[in-house]
Amino acid sequence: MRGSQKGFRSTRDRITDTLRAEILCGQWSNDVPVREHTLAERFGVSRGPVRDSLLQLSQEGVLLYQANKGVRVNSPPIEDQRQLLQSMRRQMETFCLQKCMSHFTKEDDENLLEILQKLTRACKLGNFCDIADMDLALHRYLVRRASIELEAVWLGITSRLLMDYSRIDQLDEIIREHDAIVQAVLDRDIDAAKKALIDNII
Amino acid sequence: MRGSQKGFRSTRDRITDTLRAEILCGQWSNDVPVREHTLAERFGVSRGPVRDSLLQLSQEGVLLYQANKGVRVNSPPIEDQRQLLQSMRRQMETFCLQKCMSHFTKEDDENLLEILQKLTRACKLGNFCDIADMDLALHRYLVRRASIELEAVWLGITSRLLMDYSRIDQLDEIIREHDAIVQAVLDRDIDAAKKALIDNII
DNA sequence: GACTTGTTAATTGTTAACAATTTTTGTTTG
DNA sequence: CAAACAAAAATTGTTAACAATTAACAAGTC
Repeated sequence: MRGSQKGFRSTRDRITDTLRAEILCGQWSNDVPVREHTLAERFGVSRGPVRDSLLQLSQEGVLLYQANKGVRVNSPPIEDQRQLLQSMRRQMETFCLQKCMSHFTKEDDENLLEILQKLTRACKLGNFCDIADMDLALHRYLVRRASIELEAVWLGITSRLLMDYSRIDQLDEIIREHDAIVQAVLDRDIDAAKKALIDNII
Repeated sequence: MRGSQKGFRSTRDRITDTLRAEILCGQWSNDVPVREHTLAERFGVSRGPVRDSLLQLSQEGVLLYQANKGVRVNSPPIEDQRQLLQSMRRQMETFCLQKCMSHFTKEDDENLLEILQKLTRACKLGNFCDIADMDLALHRYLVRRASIELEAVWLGITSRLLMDYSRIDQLDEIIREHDAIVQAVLDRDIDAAKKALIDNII
């Protein structure tokens, strides 16, 4: 019923994406434990699908799972590991950019522009949750378009990195950088797109 | 009951590790679908924990999940993506090697030697499943010892790469290469260890 | 005979109840 | 009063039944 509509994600994915967005924008405290029952009530489902989501987010690095004790919000990676993950993220995204831009269609351009608009709007409104969500969505679109195989790997790396989204105060910079990325993609200028991407992932 | 003994992994992790080892050594066909009920019977549990394992292995890239259709054994990554993943794996393992070798203890040396011995024995017996399993276990030990945070990311990358374990016929080479790694680690010779590691990840 | 349609079986998705574990609370004791 | 122990509550882990979906098959239609 719920997931039968064309194009709709499964219950699990819906819950997972919602929770990830909320956690990455710092809406959840590290100290408050996450309760399965509470979330099940909130999403109007039983504990089963919620459990699936929590396990998935644990594997992704957003939550930290402890046997028989449930999950809590994970901490951001420490400096040296952050640098490693950052380097890997750059490697993946430049690879995906090169790969997807060759078969990018008009529809892709429109989708990308729509995400950029939402991101810009969120920045101007100071809506941190939407900013984090749309930032992730924009990069994710490029990765997914290049290879759904790599998406899970990329998401695990990037989610961990975004656990401290420290640049969330420099809103105009976020707009400018993502604008440069999208503009270069629309122009099919690979070199410029790569440069803009790397400048964004610092 | 089952998971209460000290040091024992949870039901889910036990099933996950068993299935991963079997799949990576090519014991499962790509065409035969994986049925939850069958596995539940085999492991003597209900479908719940089995489902958890299958979802986890899907996120890891070993299985391929399709909504309402179950999971199948995934295909190895195609060439360009394989190269990217390979590069990332090298990056991670050299990082972890550097990080863990500084605080490596005598016990670590012994554990590593034990894994190497099992690997060598498996090679001499031509036991492909144990070879793949111990190969993974050796590298995993180094990663885990450096950072349990990074373990999940590394496992997702490496499992995907090992989906085609094509070198499984060059048994003496496997022994030699891993012997070189362990020897260098025991000597605390970081440069030699890094070199041996990179030579092994081709 | 090829194609569609309806029916049945098999499989996954979800739920609620139960079991095991952990945390909290209350009580006793030194 | 603090520490230790015991009981209770809350929480996670597991199971089995049920619902929804998909696949397989047979019958009917052109």
